[in-house]
Amino acid sequence: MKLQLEIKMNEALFLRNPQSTELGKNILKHGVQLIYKAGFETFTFKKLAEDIGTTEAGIYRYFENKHKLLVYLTAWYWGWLEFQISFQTNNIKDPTVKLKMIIKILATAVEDNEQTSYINESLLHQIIIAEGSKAYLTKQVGEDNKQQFFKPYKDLCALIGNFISECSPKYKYPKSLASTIIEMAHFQNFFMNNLPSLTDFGKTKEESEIISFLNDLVFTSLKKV
Amino acid sequence: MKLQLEIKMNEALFLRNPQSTELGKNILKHGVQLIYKAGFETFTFKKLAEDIGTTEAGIYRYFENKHKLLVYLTAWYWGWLEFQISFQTNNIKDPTVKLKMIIKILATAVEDNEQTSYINESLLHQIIIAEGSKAYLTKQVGEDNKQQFFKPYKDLCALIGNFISECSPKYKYPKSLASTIIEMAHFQNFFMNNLPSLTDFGKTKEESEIISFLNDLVFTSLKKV
DNA sequence: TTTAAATGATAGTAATACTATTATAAATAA
DNA sequence: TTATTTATAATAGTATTACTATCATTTAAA
Repeated sequence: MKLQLEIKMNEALFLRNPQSTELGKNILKHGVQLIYKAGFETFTFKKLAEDIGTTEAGIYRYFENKHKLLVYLTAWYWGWLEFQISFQTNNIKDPTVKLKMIIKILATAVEDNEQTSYINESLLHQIIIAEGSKAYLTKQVGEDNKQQFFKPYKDLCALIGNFISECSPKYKYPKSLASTIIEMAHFQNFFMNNLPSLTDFGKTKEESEIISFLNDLVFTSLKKV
Repeated sequence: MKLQLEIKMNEALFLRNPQSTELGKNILKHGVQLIYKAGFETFTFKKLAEDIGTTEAGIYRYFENKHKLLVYLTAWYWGWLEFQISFQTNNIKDPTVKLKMIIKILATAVEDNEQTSYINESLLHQIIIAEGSKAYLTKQVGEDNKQQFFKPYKDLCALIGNFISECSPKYKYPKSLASTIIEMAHFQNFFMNNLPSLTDFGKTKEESEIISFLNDLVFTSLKKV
């Protein structure tokens, strides 16, 4: 069985639904590849068009500009990740075990799953690490937030916050701790690979160490309450 | 006494030392104001030139491009912050008290100090919160790092990491915890003001709560060891 | 089979991100 | 003091980016 996972996206993120046509899917697919390869700053719709074998104007029919495409991809990623989490932690009852599992999922490079979709989740994961915060670190963050562009991210954060509260009902900062572990799962990874002296994992470059660090951070915070 | 604090900057960050001339100082001063106001993405050297009353070419004599200017400003900020920290924690012996003080300095909006320099530290602090990570979240991070552009950041991180180790010699992740509190001092502030549901401080929007959160995070992590 | 929807091809514009040149003013050294 | 370096101003010009518009053609749905 080949199940095509289609994540329902906020309609204000695109002009024409890229998941509904061939060209649209190509924009997502090659968009991920090119942003990964070139970096978001040097990525342009012109280059993407050349990659796909279409024209610049063709891309503009789907996305207003490259910022919207980035926001789209990040929203897709967080939606996909929440699905992964709910799927993989489905039968786990103990909130502590659940939280540990979530930390592991957050900090682990995903293996791509060619069947699942036209989006290479493994590359997208790398994009989120390196470019993800640029989706909200802008002057338009307020506007974008009003339009609910960051809902998937906020939903995931709320979900994790709830598990934290389940583990430790008296802990005072569940949401901030949730956003901290999400961000740090990515930042520590980026630092480990690019500015290793900012971490304690510079030599081994092992994801498992990031997981240990985050587990320590979270569970000492929760145990003492 | 009006002491002019001149932070020694990495020479590869500029073409001509902006601290050495009037125009240079104006570039820094108005640069901070304009990046703060317009955001880094919409900031251009042309607009900056208009603001100052000089020409675009004039700015290019000092900085190769706007990315270098951003990296310059972030480096300046971290250098300045390390000075602030060493100054303000000078006579404190107890590493726990020292660490608490550092967290407070990291998370507190600075009051501008008109005398100290042509750079408005208060605005710069806001810029670092909203744009700071863009200095290293690029494809050139490896190159830039080789040229030591991030040394002030890494030095500060090492300093804080050392205090962490002093507090708790057996704690396993001093550097990662240091980079975590530095980043979170800023990100939680950004979230609090722009995506409040990602934090527990959305209602009050009080810096003091971020400080409490970070203190809790750090000192529960350290105490149990 | 008609009609609509999606794409391709082409053109064009304003702004961005630079580089180059030449003139002039201000500071400094001989 | 003049000579000379150094900094700045004024102007021009280019390649690329970030779009918008138009019209013909192919593909798919009614």
